[in-house]
Amino acid sequence: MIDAKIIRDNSTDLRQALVHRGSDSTLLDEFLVADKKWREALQMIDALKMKRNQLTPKGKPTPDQLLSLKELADSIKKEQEAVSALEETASILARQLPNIPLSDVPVGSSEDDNVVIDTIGDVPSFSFQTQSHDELGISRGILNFDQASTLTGSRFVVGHDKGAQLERALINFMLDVHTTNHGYKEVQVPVVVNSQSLFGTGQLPKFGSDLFKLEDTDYWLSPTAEVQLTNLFHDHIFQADQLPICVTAATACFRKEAGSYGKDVRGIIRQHQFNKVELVHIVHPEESHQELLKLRQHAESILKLLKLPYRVVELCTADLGFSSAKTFDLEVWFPSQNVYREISSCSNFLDFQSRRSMIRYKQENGAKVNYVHTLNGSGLAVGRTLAAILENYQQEDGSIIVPDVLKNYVRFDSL
RNA sequence: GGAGAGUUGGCAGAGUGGUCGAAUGCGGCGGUCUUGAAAACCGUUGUGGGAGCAAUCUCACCAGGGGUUCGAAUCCCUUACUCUCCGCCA
Repeated sequence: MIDAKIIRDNSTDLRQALVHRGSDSTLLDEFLVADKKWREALQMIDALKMKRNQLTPKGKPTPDQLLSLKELADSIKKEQEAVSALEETASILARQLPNIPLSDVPVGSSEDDNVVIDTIGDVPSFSFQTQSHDELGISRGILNFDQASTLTGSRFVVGHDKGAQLERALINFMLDVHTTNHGYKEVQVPVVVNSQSLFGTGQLPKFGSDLFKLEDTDYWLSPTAEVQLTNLFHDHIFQADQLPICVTAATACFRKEAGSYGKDVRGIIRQHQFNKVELVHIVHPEESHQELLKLRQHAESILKLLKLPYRVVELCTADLGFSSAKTFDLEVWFPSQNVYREISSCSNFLDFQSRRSMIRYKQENGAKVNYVHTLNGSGLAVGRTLAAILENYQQEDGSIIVPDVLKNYVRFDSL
């Protein structure tokens, strides 16, 4: 959520930002009108309330006073309805405005305008015909899509034997690296969250159709632990010296993937349920630019340790997520498709989420309270990591070598 | 699932429908004292919205939402959460 004052004072810049994002700027214009009306009505009703407060006696009012107070109460009641309606209108509009991209974010009109920042690791060359991860997974007996579709439906998978163990090993490995090398605090969180939490990180109100909702409740299956880890601090005021906070969690994530029919139907790249290790930073506003680079390095280190070739892409304005002001995607190499595919997304949200979720800090000297900045990134998407390992470490005989760093975690060298 | 009790500021904890944004304690901040610190003492200390260049003025907020009333932290309804007892259960 953008501060209403900032919207009012910087409407020109904002309109430009919306254009760069490819979003509709009529939303902004509607907000400005509604906001103006609301403030005018607010001043009127505040004056009425002041009058009432002044007229209200300390004890029992006289019949005369009672009469004028009753009149006043009537007009306040009537006016209040109008004010509340206007406020609601303005705030519905404000909540739908996306974050403003930072000024150094490349301007673009589609994902084709994203900028490759860095390419790391050598793409493996194979002397044989490579298989896709799902072909490998099925032939090795470690991925079973038929069972999953019987159990549940499409876009689910059952992992078996060494595949299941490797997935578990990956989770442990990632969490160990982040807690031991990068100083994260590990937390166990529910995968079911309420509407307020989803609003806090920006999934609601606009993107409810991408989420699974539990019937007859206000509960949803969380699409990413970003929601849980950030809203852990909902309505909290930190002391400045408690920042930064770095937390991580491995959770199952759930997404409807509505509108992606026909996309990535094979394999485990796009599932309704997948495991992900998430990283969240809660930081002082002045630190967030630095922190984004740190966060990205933390995510990158997993790919480096696994010796998977990848590249870093900075998203252009058009491809930026709703809540984000700046995002780096990490894309891992998939030999069978001959492309890099997203495996992590690291974003700086500035105070966009902290305003929605009321996460603040108390400044050092003064008693001033201010919004923190929040950042998050995948460190990494576990299913996609498993898929990337299958493809990049495949051998001519269809077996797969276990990456060195995982050998301490599993009791086998190949699968 | 059934019965009951709660939810008040950073925390703990008072609060007969009007003078309550709210006692008191702790914590925080400033000061006195001290070579320095501790202790003691004195003072100060919530958040959000709106108007204004500003000083400042003003409105709202006692879990969320609704209601009664001229007036609600206080009464009523409702939702969420917490606790106790019973039942069930990994």
